[in-house]
Amino acid sequence: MAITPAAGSSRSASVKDVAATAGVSLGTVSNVLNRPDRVSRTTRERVERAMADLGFVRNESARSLRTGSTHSLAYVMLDAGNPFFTDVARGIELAAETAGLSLFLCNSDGRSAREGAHLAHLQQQRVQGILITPVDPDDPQIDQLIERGTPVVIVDRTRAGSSFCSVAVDDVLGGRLAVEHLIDVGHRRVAYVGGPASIGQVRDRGEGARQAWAEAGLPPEDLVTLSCEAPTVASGRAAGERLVGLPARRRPTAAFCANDLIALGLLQQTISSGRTVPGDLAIVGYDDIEFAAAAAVPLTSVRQPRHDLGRRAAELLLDEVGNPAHQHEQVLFTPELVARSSTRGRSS
Amino acid sequence: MAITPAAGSSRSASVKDVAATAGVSLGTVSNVLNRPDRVSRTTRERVERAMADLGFVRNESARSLRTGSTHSLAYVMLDAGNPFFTDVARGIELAAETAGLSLFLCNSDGRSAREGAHLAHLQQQRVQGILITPVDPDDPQIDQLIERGTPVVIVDRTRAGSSFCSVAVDDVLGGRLAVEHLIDVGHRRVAYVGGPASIGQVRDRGEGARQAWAEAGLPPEDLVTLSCEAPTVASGRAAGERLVGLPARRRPTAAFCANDLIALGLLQQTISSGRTVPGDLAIVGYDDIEFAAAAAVPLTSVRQPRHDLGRRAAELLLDEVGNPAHQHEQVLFTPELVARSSTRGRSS
DNA sequence: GTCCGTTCCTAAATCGTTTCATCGGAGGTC
DNA sequence: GACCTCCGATGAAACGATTTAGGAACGGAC
Repeated sequence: MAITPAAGSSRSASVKDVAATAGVSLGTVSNVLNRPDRVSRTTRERVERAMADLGFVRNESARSLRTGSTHSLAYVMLDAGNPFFTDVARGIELAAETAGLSLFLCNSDGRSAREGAHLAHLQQQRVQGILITPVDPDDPQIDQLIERGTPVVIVDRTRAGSSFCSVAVDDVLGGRLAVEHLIDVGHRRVAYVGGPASIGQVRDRGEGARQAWAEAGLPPEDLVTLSCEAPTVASGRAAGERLVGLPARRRPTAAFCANDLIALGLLQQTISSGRTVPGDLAIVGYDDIEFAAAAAVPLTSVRQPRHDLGRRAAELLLDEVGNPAHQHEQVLFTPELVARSSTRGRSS
Repeated sequence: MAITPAAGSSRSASVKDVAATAGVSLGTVSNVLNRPDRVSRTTRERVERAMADLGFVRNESARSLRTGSTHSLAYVMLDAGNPFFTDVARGIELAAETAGLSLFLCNSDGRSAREGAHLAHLQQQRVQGILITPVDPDDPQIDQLIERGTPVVIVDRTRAGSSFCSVAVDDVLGGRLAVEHLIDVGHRRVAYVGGPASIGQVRDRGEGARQAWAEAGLPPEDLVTLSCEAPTVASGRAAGERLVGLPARRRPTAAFCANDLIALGLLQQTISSGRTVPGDLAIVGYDDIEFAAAAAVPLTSVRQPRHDLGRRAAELLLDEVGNPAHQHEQVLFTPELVARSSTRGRSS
């Protein structure tokens, strides 16, 4: 039996300790760990016994220092509080799990500084690759990561230069779908409630909205843009208050929101101030998160294939990590409008 | 200037390369990194210049191998798709950021196997400490972590033995509050819609419900328990269908759901099947996530201080990591009922 | 009895960083 | 001018795993 105490010792057991306990050399222990077929059954069992007795846990730092490769990926999320991104993350997780890598989730919370800190740390950790929904896809730190050898895949954004892969959904088209739908059901004065213009998705969806508006031959001044501080439920409520403040003549009869969180906030404020949806205000959201269908008035929304978005992104990253002949690819998914009561009528 | 190419070289620059480029010794580079005040200004600048030119990135594996300590914590979440846990995570993040540690989020998704894999990997990574909302707090793997020297704090659960810290909310009390409220507003036949009984929170909330019911002197058979496969929106919808299937005489007039996701699903199914809330069915949720207030009918819910829960848990972990005189502590927060339209009447 | 081929194991070098004992030189003191 | 002190910089020795070249033991064939 083992001589060393089984657990609770001040320093955790190393291969050396295991070797000593099992009465074999270091290399043999390593072989048991990495190439068990090269070790005879009796020796292997003796070593495994020693590992169990000592509570041996491989030191990943040493391992990856020597082999030069960690076994992990990371996804830097723009907003972990937004179900859209957790769904994307789930798709990524699935692919990572299948490939036997572990995935670390980091949350930048929309703040460049946090994002930068995460990226720096991940780079120091030498993760195999990074998936990121960036605050700003043009951030030079992203290029720097790639130059220094960490593969990066941009999720839910694209960029002109193609020094990396990206997976996104056509946000301009999504914006068009939303506004075309509102025009279809008869609205002629519409608000686009976006988050801060610093967010690319917000700009693109707004651009799509403008295109649809212009193509319908409607006067530009009747598509008003309200921008929020952040794409959150609270901002949506605040936007609702601003909307009410407008003189009735100029008040929009419908709102297209840059995401479902804003839309839910706007919906909540509208209803609690005694107005009706879609009677007084029709609302279209974006993302079609699970809660959109469960809202006070089920929300019309632009659906993105969020799970596939994540899965595809992870697959591209894994290819880039493992396949020397990897070609960068810019995948663009197509969004889809899901019409519900918030734009259609009273029935759910 | 630097002789070595600035970037894109096959192998990233090490301290040795920096030392050679700057014309100093290894130790000096390390001093610049770790104790800059011990290095003269001119030398320091020369070294910093070399680091910039070479695109030097510290290798965290080597660093933590040598120092024996990483600079990271991890939170293993039960369900990243549930806003309750992402809010808890946000509280943890805040505390970790303040302490200058980085936080890895892992998602067990309610599956023991995934949780185990994450824990094993984190242990190999030698993270400083682990916060976890476990699938099962009695899992021996958790004790094993502690025995082998990784501090663990249990979040949103407690356990009798106190070989670790925990931060939780009094779920039995929460269950009582919910059911007392339903009794108060006149309900005499109530359903408890729980997730799978394997989840401790589900059991405790049910226990509280039973206690309140018994204390009110109501017959036990009028508090029916419906258990779902998983605490999700989809399960809530399914539970709604089962509820409708009951004969009118035995059908509950109110439902207390083990969390808000179930409640939202139930609410959605109830309304879309043409019944009203709270007229045909009053609903109480649990967690008071942001979406509860924005639901079809604003949801009465039992609020947990989720942000504080996370923050406090992280503080306890940080104390355990840094303070040799650390005492394990079992923190219990008190939940609070937030009454809204789903149990009260028509006005919001 | 020698030679050869397996099979199984050993010993030593290595990854990149930190740390610690040491050392050279500049400047001050007697 | 000898001696001491400090400051700043040095170089070797770790940390714990993997890898590779090589060696001992053993059996079988000639």
